[in-house]
Order: sequence, then structure tokens, then C-alpha cells
Amino acid sequence: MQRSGLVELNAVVAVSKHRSFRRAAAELGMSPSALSHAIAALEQRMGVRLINRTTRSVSLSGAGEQFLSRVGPALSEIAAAMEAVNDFRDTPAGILRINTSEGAARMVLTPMVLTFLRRYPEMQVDIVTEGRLVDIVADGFDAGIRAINAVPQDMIAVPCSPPLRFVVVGSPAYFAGRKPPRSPADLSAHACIRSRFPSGAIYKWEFEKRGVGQIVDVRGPLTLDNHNLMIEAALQGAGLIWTNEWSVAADLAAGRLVSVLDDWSPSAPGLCLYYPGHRHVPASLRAFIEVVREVAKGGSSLSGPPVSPREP
Amino acid sequence: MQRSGLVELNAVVAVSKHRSFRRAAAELGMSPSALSHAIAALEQRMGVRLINRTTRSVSLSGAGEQFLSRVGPALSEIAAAMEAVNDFRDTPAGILRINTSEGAARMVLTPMVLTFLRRYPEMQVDIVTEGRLVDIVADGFDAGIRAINAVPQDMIAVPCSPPLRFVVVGSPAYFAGRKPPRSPADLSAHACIRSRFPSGAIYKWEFEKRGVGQIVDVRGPLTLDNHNLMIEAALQGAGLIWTNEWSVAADLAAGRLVSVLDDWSPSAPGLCLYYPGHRHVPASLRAFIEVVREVAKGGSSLSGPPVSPREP
DNA sequence: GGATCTCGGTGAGGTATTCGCAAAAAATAG
DNA sequence: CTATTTTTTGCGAATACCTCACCGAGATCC
Repeated sequence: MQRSGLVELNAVVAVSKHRSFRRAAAELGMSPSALSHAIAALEQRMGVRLINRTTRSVSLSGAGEQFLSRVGPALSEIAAAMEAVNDFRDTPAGILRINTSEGAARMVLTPMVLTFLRRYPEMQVDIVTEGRLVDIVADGFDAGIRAINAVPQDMIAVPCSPPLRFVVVGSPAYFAGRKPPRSPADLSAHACIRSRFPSGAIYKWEFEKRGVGQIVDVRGPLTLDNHNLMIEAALQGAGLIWTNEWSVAADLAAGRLVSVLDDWSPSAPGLCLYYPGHRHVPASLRAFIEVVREVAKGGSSLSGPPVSPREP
Repeated sequence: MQRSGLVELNAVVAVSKHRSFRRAAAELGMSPSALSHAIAALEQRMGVRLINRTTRSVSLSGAGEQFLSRVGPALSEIAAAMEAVNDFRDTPAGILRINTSEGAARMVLTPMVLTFLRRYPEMQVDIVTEGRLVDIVADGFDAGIRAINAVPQDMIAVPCSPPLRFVVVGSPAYFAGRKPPRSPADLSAHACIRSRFPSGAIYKWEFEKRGVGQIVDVRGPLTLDNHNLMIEAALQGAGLIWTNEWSVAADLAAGRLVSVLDDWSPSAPGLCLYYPGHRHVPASLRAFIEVVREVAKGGSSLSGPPVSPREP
């Protein structure tokens, strides 16, 4: 009942959370073999089996249940205490975990994240891009970046970008010999590339003109679930896509894409950095928020769209 | 802000408790050098100085203060959780720490502790004999063994031994040519070996006859603070000592010592195992309590006084 | 006032622990 | 019964840790 390592205790927590050695090992950044060794050693020292495991199922034993219920909160407290030590540093250090979408990440990466990293060299930023919304607290993120209407109510939101304008674009080659749409209803005569949400739902294009909204369930031969692929498809003349203006600004400027229905283009609120406000805000996140505020106020840095072509 | 070991965290706790690297290292069972290394490594990883230390003083920094206030309870919780796992074992394991006086330890060692160890081979018992009373919870003991009147009010006490009789004894050589005392007042004409408490106070001999008590502040040429030395001195004929009957039973039976004032001999309550009742009782202690109850009920095993002479 | 003793820091070397890879074993699903 | 996924195991290797010896600083003692 003597010495144990924090890693072994965290291992129990991770395994019980994922109910899988493989996934837990992935989260902990160790091999499943090492995890198995660690937990076996811990159990042998304690003389009690904490985790009932067959090759096909992993579950907590009674002892493990009680053990986890006490050790888990204690480990969280220790982690929080170690994080809180950052307040005493002159410059924050550690890892800042941000969850966002790929598009938002691209908009924010250069002006904000890289500025942040340059200013705080001892920080690491870990960006996870996921299409679907996740519970950032449950998944261990410090903050998320999303459109403001996707931010949960109980989160604190910091504006990251000006409102985004959405446009319908197609390539000049596509429009050759076709009549550009004059109203959203005209889209039924066009090849619209549809966008599938991670949930499986198909996005319906939203338009607005003089305060009047209109939603079109577009049709087309191609449905994609990746925004980059959609832009690529549009560049190749496969059809029209509905996209935020920023993503295709370079293509529009270069004439590789042409926008239509400009007078129907709606504006959506911009991106927000959001984070749980109910508890202690880590020093690292506070520093990042400051950078976000500065850049968003300056505004200019954000306006530069990506000029380099996306990867093939 | 990544991996840390439990030992490093416990090191911070121990150092701040003892305000000394050497003593903390002794408690943790590691070398002072290892402790220094461990704390230095932890501080470097966190980038914050937790402990301000010069060669002559050790104190917590502000960060260390806050860190300890959160990590300390968490570590205690983890330790308690690991201890609680014992409830799920068929046989308890681990270390049982008992604080007691040397005399009580001698009375209890053979019949109870050794029985306990024999029954639970995976247990270790760590007995610390201290003359003075200590706060067993603050000092990390599971239980203590003391005379019942020395047990704090908020502790649970389990009787360990029958009431003890106290007697005044001297060697036959001492009594040769002297008139044995007939009443406590007669002790003023005798060489009484005085007993000093750890606090520095001198014990006053207590007598009782037919419900009437009498306290005598005896005089004598020799004052000792160790019960074994007192018995040794009495055996050598240096004077009279006031002692519990059990300690000198073998000497009395063999005629090496003779008791006087037998009709004035008071009885004191016996020894008690005591432990804090306000929280979870460890499985190891529960098992020990059971042994204590069994032996105390049987009674006979305890009555055997030490037959082998004390060490020189 | 100087010498000594205590206490903590530092560096190097050796040892023990642990990690990771590869292969096996086990269990469930089909 | 077979196939696949997941955990386990063994062993080589790398890592981390501890111990040993020495240093510097501060306090005490003579």
C-alpha cells in the first residue's frame, strides 16, 4: 500500500472513463501495453482488482467504483491546483486546448494563435478541429471557437471576428452558358453542392433581402461533408456552393470564383471564443483571451484571407 | 505542466509540515538529496518556486501556500481511498501505526500485536513508543494505547487490559536493616526513586485505603524518567519505586523485589486502545480491534508478565 | 573571532523501473 | 468454428531515479 504514481491513478480514471484500454492509452499518450502494465502493477500492490476486464469489455469492480469516486475528484483537484500555479508565473506556461471547426481554426490560426504563441513561448496550443459541437468541459478543453449562435448559454463568449457574410459562388467555367440565378428560387435550375452536417442532416441555404428571409432546400448531384472539398469542387466547376465570403475571398479576388445572389447574401454573427465561466479561468486562457481581444479590436489582422491554395 | 509523481507532491507536503528537508526525508524514507532533487524537479516543471529555502530556514512561498492548501487535502483523500480499498480484501494489508508508551507496548506486544500479525500476515505494525501524549490524528497514527484516563474525550476507547494495581517495591537488600513503611507518611524516611514526566513534572505517589486517598510528594536521591531504569535501580537496592504490579510481577514472584504498603495500593483503570471515531475506521484497525477484544475477553493471555529480564 | 557543525544544493554514476514493440491469448460476434 | 478486436505478456532498451560525495552558507561554540 505504499508508493504509487500519479500516472497509475490517472490510468484508472481514464480507463474507467473510456471503458477501453486502447482509447484510454491514446488519451494518456502512452501505449496500451504500458497502460496494462501500470494498472496491473497498481492492482497487485493494492491486492485488489479495480477493473474487471475481458478482451471484450472493461468495467469497474466494486472496489474500483468506490476507489474512483474518491480518487477521481482528488486528481481533478490536484490538476486544478497545478494549473492555478500559473497565476504565480510571470508568463503562463502549459497547454491550452481549443476545440473548434476547421474553418474557424483557419481564420483564427494565424492572427491569434500564432500571435499568442509568439508572445508566450512557454505555452503550447492544442487545437482539435471537430465538425460537431462537443461539450468542451467534459472533453477537457479550455475553450472553444464557434459561431456565436452555437455557443451554449452558460458559457462566456468573446467576439473573435466581425460578422461573416455568406455568398453563393461558382466558377466562371460553370457559369459559362448558364444563366446566373437572380433569386434563390432560381437555384432549382442549378447544380448546387450540398453540405452534410456531421449529424447527417443536409444544410438548407439561408438567404435574406431587406429583412426578408428565405430558406432553400437546394438540389444537386454532389453532397459533401467537408468545406474544403466543396470549395475545391466549386473551383472545378462542379456547381454552386454556399460558403462564407472569407473562405473564398482570395478566389473571388482572383476571379477563380464568381459570386451570385449578392443582394440576398445574409450576414451571420462572427466567431466567438467561448469558455466556461463558472470556475477559475486558467492563466493561460486569460492570456489568450487578451490576445483575442486585441486582435479583434484591431480588426485588420483578421481580414487577410488565405492566399495560398488549399492542399489538394 | 505535465506528469508529476505522487512522491513529489507528498514531498512538498512533508517539507512544509516539518519545515526541514532532513526531517521530511526521514519521514518519507528517502535521502535528503533525493528529496531536494524531487522538489527541484517539480518546481522546474511548474516554473514556480514553491518552497523558499535557505540553508537555515524553509518556508512556503505564496504559490506553495496555495498549492499546498489544495494538494494536501487531495493527497489525504487519495491516501484514504487507497486505505479504503482494504475493505474489499479478504484479509487486510498495509501498515497499522500505533502510538503508545513503552510500558503499555510491553504489555500488549506479545498477546495482541503478535497474535494480530500471525493472523494477518500481510499486515505490518509500526509501534512508536513515546512518553508524552501526542495527537494521534495529527501525527498520522491509526490508534494509540494509553491508560483510559489519558484518552481524549472524542476518541473511542476499547479496553485492553484489566485494571492495574500499583505497588511500592524495593529489593530485599534495601530493606535489610530498614523498617518497612507502615503508612505513606513513613516514606519520608525512605529513599524513594522519583519519576519525572516527559513534561518535567515530578510524579507524586498516589495511595488509597478504604476509599481514602493520599498523595505523597516523595523525596529521594535519584530521579529518573525511564521506567525500566527505575526498576533496575530498585533491583540494585537504590530505593523504593512506585510501579504497576504487572511490570514487576516476575521480580516479586522470584523474591528479587518486595512490595510494601500493600493495603494502600491503588488500582488504576487498565489500558485502552483508542482511535478517532469520527471518520472511517480502516479495515486494518478494525481487524486489530477485533483481536484486542478477543484477547481482553480471554484475559488469561494478558496476565503473563515478562519473565525474561529487561535489557541491561 | 575563528573553527566546526548542520543543513541544503549540485553533479555524476549506477541501478532499477518502466516503456514499447511484437506476438500470443482470450472472448465475442457472425 | 472462424475471424477480428482487444488485452496481456516477455524481453530489450531507454529513461528516470536514487545514492554518494562534495560544496557553500549560516549559526553556534569556545
